[in-house]
Amino acid sequence: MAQAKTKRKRRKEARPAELIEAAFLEFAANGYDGARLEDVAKRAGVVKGTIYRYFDDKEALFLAVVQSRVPTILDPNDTLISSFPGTTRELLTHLLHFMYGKLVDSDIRVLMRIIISEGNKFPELIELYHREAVSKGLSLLERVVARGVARGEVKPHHAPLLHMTIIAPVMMAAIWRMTFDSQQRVETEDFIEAHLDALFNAPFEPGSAGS
Amino acid sequence: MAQAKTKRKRRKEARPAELIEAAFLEFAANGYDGARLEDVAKRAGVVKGTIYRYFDDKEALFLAVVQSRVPTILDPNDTLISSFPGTTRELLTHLLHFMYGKLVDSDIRVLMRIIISEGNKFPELIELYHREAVSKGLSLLERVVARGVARGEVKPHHAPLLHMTIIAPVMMAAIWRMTFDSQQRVETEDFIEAHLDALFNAPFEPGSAGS
DNA sequence: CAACTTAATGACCCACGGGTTATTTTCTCG
DNA sequence: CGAGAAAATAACCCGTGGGTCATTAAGTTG
Repeated sequence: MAQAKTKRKRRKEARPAELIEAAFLEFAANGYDGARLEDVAKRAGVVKGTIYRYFDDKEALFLAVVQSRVPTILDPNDTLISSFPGTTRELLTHLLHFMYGKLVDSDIRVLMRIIISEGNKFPELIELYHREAVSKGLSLLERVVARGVARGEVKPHHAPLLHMTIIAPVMMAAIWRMTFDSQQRVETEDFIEAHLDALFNAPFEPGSAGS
Repeated sequence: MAQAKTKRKRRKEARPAELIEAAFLEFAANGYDGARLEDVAKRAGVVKGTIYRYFDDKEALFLAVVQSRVPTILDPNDTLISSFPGTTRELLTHLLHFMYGKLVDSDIRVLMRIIISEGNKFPELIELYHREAVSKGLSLLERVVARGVARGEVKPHHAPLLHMTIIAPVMMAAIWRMTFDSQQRVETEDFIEAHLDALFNAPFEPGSAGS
């Protein structure tokens, strides 16, 4: 606390990224309305007014934050899948481990919370996230399923939305981690185990009646 | 628009419920921070100050709202399950249809959004919702699974969290409806179809490698 | 090194909404 | 039916935080 005030520095290049990083942490912790620009500035070692040199307003900063985080989610897998040698089970095990890591155990999961919380207010946010992340992720899973069918490892007459039921437990785990984990701790490993078990070990016998 | 101002009325009994209903709609539409007490009051045909005769502050009103909506989710099923005559497949089909109706197609789903959005700020909210809804729902599903094992319709060596993977697609459908449905419409019937298909038709062949 | 550009600052403005309070109006009950 | 209670109102207070702007100082350039 001895250091009274540091010299001001001009850093035109570095500021935006630093502000986005600081804003991400504030938005993640407090939501859109709850986040104060003054706190964002303080965290970035800067003063509130400086933000407005780089971003039009709070909303612009917010969108920049979301935009900056989206790509890391999917890109690494895109190359993997096209050349994967193993079975569908091996491929999905691989993919799911990666997705749990990204969406449940990293701070990317708060992006999901932000989209759910603030999507109402920012349609462009929904559009962006759907276009850049969701649709890509879904089509990736569709390719995995189609590949499985081709290899004779997935039944050809599955429901059209099968791929959606595949990621559902990942979403659930991410949301659980952000909500009820304090009441009832669930390890990611246990989520994954149950998930793979449900997919590949067919715990439910077909039974007699139709759907 | 001709009616200038209606007579004021004293309705000690009816007010709280009316305020809670109005507040639910405002919170659902705008989130906790976004909801204005003046709008809540207007919707309830009353003035802002009146709210404070019945609730200590905004937070108290908010908690009352959540509390009022929780019970309707599960109670109807509790009796059903203990005396259900059919197969596990029939029972789950029944239950899932009910849950999709409640959590996806009714306005109860916004409760989920509220918990996800505001849970950070209100730990008591998390505690309440977990105690009254989540833990009950999960144990209900656990009973269904145990019943299935007893009847020889569910494998006895399933993963401990199997019941969580069962509701995951319901959650996903609810969240989808509130977010990306505008970009990519998905009918509830299609969600249900895929869900039951994944559960009972074992679309993924066991394959060779372990998890 | 002096003139100039502009990043950065800090003090300021003000709309907004949660909460309060004095006053009015409705109801109740002796 | 009239006096006391309490429900409802309207006007007000004020902290908060997004956004602005004149001023300062760090770079830059000739």
